[in-house]
Amino acid sequence: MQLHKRDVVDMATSLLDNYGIADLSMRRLARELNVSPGALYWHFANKQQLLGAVADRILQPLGEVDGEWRMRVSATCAQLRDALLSHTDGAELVSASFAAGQSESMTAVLDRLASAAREAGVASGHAELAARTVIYYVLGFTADEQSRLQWDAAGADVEHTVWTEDPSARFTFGLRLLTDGIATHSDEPVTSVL
Amino acid sequence: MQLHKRDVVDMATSLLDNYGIADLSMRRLARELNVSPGALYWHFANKQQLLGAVADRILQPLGEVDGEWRMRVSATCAQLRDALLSHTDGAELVSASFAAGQSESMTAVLDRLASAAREAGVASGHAELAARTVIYYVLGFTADEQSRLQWDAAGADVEHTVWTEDPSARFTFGLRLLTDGIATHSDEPVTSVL
DNA sequence: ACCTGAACACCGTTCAAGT
DNA sequence: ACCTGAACACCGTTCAAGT
Repeated sequence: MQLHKRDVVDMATSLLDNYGIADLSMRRLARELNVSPGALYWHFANKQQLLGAVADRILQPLGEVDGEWRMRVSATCAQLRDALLSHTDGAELVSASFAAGQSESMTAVLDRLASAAREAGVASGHAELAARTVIYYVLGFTADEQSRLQWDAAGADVEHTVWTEDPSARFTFGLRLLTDGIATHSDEPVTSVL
Repeated sequence: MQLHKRDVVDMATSLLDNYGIADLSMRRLARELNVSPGALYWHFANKQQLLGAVADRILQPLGEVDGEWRMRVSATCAQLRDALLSHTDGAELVSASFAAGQSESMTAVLDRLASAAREAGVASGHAELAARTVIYYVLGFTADEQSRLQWDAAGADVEHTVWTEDPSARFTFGLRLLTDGIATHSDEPVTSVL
């Protein structure tokens, strides 16, 4: 039977979940699909592009949200973090794909956050930067959280400092730092910062 | 003559500057030093540790700064960005080493920023998170800036949108978002946000 | 103590040739 | 159109054996 892009991305995601990003190689993937390595290059130009497709698969659960801009930012970021934590090394993989500009879903997230920033009153020339700053935070925080989580699950007795307790609360706190900064930079007079 | 850690890090840095992180391999490094690949493993436990040493070399120009907390934050971040931009793929390499916890210099930067956050009035349980948020921003922004810069230098006519013009001003703007957020989260009453 | 040589177990990518 | 087979040019890491 023919090999379809879908099957490739499915298998890649399953390899990721079961063995992690280090074992997600083109050769291993081909072996698991019972095709030769070269076959993958008929469907994808290179590994980066394939990983971008996996990133978009991981981010499929994300959806539009509405409401006041602060709500939209925190809901979008919570969705993003949840999706990343649902797959082994999810944060690392999506970070790489975002940096390489290979994930359409991340572009969509960027647009949502930028529009929220504009609604908050940030000048449109600066709205994308504000959005990127939020994304850097979510990716950085979650990659960190996930590496500790996975180390822990792997049996290493990682130090349980203030860092490992209630990650969701810490995530929210860090995010508020950013949204408060955005509110302050509004061109409109600040109505209710606290 | 004997191989010293210093020589290895020197050569690794020169390979990085001349050919980029993709060509900085243990084997290539050994070849350039006229030793066998195995020799490197007498001096470094693995590649990650070696890259951590290169990261610390890149960050050597950073120094303590003093003054009001906002000043300390912006000076530290400016130093960091300058150091990263001084080496090919500097931001990518230092990001990876920071994530892997292999750079002592980044730990020092983290401490400096956390102490500034505490001085700003952030509760000490949250100061390190505030500091990490700032670092995620600097690393993310600079990695982005550098990849565009290097693409540009490589001859690709990258679109000159609002993104490529006056990166330093944009960097400062994003950083102010964060410092304003930190100021807002002070336990002390906000005295002068604007 | 420090290093070599050689091996082990892999990589990503290309491309003529097949069906 | 889609895939195989085989090659090209590499990787990181280990470790007995040498000096």
